[in-house]
Amino acid sequence: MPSRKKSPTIYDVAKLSGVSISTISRVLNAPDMVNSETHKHVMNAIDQLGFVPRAEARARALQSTARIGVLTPFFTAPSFVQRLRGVASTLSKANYELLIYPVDSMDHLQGYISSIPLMRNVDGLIIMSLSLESQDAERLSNNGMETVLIEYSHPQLNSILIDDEHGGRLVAEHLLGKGHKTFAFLGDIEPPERFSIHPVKSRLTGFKQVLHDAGYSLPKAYIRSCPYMQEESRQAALELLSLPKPPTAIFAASDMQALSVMKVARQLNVRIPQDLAVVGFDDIDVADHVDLTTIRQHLDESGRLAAEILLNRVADPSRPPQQINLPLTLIERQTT
Amino acid sequence: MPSRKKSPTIYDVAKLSGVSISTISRVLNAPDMVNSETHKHVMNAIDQLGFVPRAEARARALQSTARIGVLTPFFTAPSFVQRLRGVASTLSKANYELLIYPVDSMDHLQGYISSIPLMRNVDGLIIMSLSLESQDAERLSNNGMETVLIEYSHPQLNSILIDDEHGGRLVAEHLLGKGHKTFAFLGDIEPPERFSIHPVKSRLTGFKQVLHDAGYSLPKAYIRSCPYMQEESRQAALELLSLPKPPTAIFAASDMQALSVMKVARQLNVRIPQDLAVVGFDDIDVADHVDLTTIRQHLDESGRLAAEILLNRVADPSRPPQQINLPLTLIERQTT
DNA sequence: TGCTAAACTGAAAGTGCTTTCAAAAACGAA
DNA sequence: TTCGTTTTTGAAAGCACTTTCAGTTTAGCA
Repeated sequence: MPSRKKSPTIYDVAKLSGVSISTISRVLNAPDMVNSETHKHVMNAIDQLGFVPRAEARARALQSTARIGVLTPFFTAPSFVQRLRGVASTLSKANYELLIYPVDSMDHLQGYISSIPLMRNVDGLIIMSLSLESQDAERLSNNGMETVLIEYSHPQLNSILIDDEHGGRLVAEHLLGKGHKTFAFLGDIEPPERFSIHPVKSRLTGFKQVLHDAGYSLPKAYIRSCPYMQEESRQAALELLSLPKPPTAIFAASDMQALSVMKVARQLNVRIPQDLAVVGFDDIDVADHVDLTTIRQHLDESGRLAAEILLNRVADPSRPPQQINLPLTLIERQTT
Repeated sequence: MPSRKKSPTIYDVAKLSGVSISTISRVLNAPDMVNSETHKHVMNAIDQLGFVPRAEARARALQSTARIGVLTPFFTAPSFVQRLRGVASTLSKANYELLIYPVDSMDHLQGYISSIPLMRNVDGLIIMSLSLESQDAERLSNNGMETVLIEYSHPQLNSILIDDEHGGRLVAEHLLGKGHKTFAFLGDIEPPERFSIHPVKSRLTGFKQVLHDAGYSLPKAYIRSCPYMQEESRQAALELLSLPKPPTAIFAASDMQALSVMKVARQLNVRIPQDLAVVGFDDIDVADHVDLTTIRQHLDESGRLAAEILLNRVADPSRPPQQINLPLTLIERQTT
């Protein structure tokens, strides 16, 4: 029968070992301030009772939680997960806990933003690919909540950015180099871009610009805007490939969407790369598996970096906010 | 200039509104116990100060945290992430926070297991695909820490299982139906299976059994054990396809490994499915994208279910532990 | 042996909230 | 108006730790 006895507190240990609670606390938090005999005694009592300090209580007394929160949209998408992976590894090394706040809607985000900083249930916040109202950003900053933004920036907060336009340019140059003449673009550039910013427009801008400079155009019909979801991406890809004069190269604004393009191509018996070149963006794990040419944005690294910056700031809040720009590289594989 | 003033406490609100802290607390937690005039007053003060109760303090007084922890290995692998997605969606609906504990090693796991239940920093625990020492499981149970195990079971804890042998059988039957005669298996069946259990052996057992019953054998050389990592999987796939008499069908114990097989096949100009059939296991998101035939194990659903069971148990700890078995289905796509 | 400095320990205050208990206020009916 | 209810409210006791401060031991040395 599980003896649902409530777990022992520092008082129980104190009583058992015949010293005061402060000594117990010291044994745990500053072992060299206590006599080694006493130390041994106390440790015995601790072991005997199976005592472990209660986290919430400790956090309250300590005024710190050793916990970092991450706000992320589409907890579902591989690119976010890979970032998260970077964050997780750094945090776990530093013995911080990782709290995930999945954001499904603008309201959701608002709710989190307004309560988290004040609840003080985390020491710092990483906000991934979410656009932030200026006043919210200021609130975070004013409340002294250390924050790192990824793929978005605000003068008062740390941020990690990538040069999406440059990414678009890289793709165009690569495709041009391969001798392509008809291009298409597929990505989520719907006006509001909703709460989640996937800075797709900039990728398109860079792409278009280089194409334009080289004397090629990218007519409206060859730019398909569609949400990230699989269904929509496929539909868009299908329409692109059914054009009277189909493109010979498609730049998809994310690797997952590139996969959708590839799937449709397969169904249509369009050979890749012979009949159609496909380039993605992100370089998620599977990109390598399926030999997709793509723009590498060091997702893991960006997460790691974000966590490191945050931890530094938590340790020393006086540092000025940093704005970091991560380089982008084109990884050529078999789809171009 | 950010006025780094510490955020207001319940005492500040009390002072401003001229009532006692208990009244403030009541306004927040039991509004109908307080006069509507007072209520209005207090709310004004709260708004004016921008007061929000501090989470840790609340948790301490309330003896509950509204927070669920998830222990997961390979935070990296898509299959785990998809489970997590299910967990996250349920939790977020129920207003629970999600704490992730990435497990990289046996020590890591031990550390978590021994401190979490006693720290009481979560109300419940979901343990994914990790093997648990019997004494640890009992400790969790004895300490009254509500726990749901996924892909592992213990009589005193809730668990969600899948019938891996059956999955293996499904694959064999499917392949047999397609007329294949030479089979191979690729998966991580190294003896200790390390701390993370990916119950690959059972999949192999079921697979072998059906093959055997049908009069086919699966010689040692056609069973390649390799860790989950991409490099190793590719190497193994390469060796399999370089056998004097290469298999015409490969069953990979996970979708990601199946992708590795497909990649190698591509490099070797082995056509899929004409020259080689590939079947995976998991049905992760990308499986659909790359048209991989695989065994669907409802990853999202398993996560959702785990979270639901956990929440129920947290609400009513007297319920007996549940053991749930999730069905498996073969999803036929283009690789067979 | 006596003195001082160093090492150790305990009492108590602080952390920010919930909740119980009892007192005060308000209300109604007689 | 007065007494008995019912509704509101405040004081204070948790909750389980950390940490400061002051007091007590101990050790070292003359």
